[in-house]
Amino acid sequence: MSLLEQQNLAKSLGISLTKEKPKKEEHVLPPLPNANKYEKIRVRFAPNPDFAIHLGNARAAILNDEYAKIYHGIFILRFEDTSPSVKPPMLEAYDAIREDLKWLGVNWHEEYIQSERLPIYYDYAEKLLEIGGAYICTCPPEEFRKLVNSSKPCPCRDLPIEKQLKRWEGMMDGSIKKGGAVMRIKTDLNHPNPAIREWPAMRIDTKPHPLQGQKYRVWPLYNFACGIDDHLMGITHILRGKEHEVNTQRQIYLYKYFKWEYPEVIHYGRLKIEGTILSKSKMRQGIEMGLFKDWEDPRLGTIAALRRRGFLPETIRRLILEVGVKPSEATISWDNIEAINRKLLDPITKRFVFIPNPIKLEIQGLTKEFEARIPLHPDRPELGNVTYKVGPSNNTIFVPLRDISGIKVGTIFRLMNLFNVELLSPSICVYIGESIEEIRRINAPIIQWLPYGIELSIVMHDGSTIDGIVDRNILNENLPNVFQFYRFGFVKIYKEDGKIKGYYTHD
RNA sequence: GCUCCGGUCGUAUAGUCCGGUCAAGUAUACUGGCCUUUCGAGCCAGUGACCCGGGUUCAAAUCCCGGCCGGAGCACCA
Repeated sequence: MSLLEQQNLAKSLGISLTKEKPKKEEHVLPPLPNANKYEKIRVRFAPNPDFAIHLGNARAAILNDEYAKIYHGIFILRFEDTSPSVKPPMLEAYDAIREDLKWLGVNWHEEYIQSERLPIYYDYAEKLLEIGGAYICTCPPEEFRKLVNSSKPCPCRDLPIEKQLKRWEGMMDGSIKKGGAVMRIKTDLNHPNPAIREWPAMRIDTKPHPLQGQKYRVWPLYNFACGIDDHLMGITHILRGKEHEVNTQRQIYLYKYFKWEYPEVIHYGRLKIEGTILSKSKMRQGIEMGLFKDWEDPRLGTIAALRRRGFLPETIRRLILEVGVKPSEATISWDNIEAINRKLLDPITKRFVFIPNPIKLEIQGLTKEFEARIPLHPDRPELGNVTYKVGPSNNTIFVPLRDISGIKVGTIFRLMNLFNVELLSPSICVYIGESIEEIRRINAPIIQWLPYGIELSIVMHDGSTIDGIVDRNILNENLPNVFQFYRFGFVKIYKEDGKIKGYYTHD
């Protein structure tokens, strides 16, 4: 049925086709709890600069950014780099993260680096020791665990405050060696969850820090630094992954001692992408083992890799908003990400012809010159065309090996935007006419071709490459940029050392 | 093992708090058709889900209980 026929049928049935369709679901975030309780909403994104951020991290950044924008609040970027030896920060990661955030359209109003704030944590640690909210524990970890698992206090817990402060001094001045002592927060020894009992807040770490060198030997642990900072920075709402649920409970003890009010917390479930690694440590490991080139490797789920492959920041934001803040786990499929990106890319990308694995094809039977006009965008004629001439004296073109090898000798096919030919041998065809209707009627293939072009190597998702030739007019475009290659897919093109290089986006 | 948290089409999500308008909406994927000198986009149609079992109720995706399944945490990591 033609469109007109469909419309007529619809009319006769009393159905209106032009009636506005249900509006596309704009994914809107649920309101923040008790938002009106606070004068100014303050949220934070607190990455560990031990690697580039990936989609899972970006989720936290975008969610917080969205809320900051909705409520005209303040977004704080806080680098949590207080573990010199277990999660050693990478110097390049600080700027890489800033760059990724900017690219994602995340604006931050304040920025802090925890490793620059150690005196603050020391100050609160001492206060806590003075009011008896914490103690310095010198028990071997094994023994301590045994005690705490059976809800018993360790011998250090009830030592007098003077003794605690003395030990603290020992941690600070070096008379207690690494591993010799740790500051613990006094909690409820009978708390049903042993993981919450008597959690550690400060430990000795002597490994040089990329920003601080060996200036400090006592470092706060996550819950202490994070808990103190969230209060000091006036955070009103914390959005964090489910893996932090017990940390939230742990930190509440801290807030009770200092008589602070704990921020509102929203825990969301983990984010996975089918078939893609989203773990910083695994990605790091893979790079060390030589499996991946760097953190921009197309096989990884880092923001840098997605950017290099041609995903748009808007795609990532839409995806994150679609997934929302549910506490259940979500496994995102590439289909969905690509569909969002394709929809955004389609109207704005120019089309070019690319011939993967080009093979020469001679055209016989030409008596005049033909000019092919290939539009830069089929739906936007105002963008113009590129033109190629084919005639008796220039009758050799390149076609994709894959397409031509699928065509049997003696069958008819069409050279896109040019004319129809019949294959005489794997490398020779003959002109037989111009009718596109004829091709449609017999459902013959239409393949792209090029009389000449420039070499281009495209890196695919699995790290492999496809070589071919591309329309040289692409050199007149601003690079890097994403294009759609006819019958091939979207590709992001870069200029590297005078040559162009491509990264496959998706089909 | 212990402590938490979850389970709606293949995937993601709406609905769950405040039971009825949900014989469950949307996107994507898939199938068919239309359009089109791209195997892209667009348009039309179709297939497809409330984990299971009890209970409460006139009425349950929504409330209660049990089971099953899944996830997270149980670091001197973040």
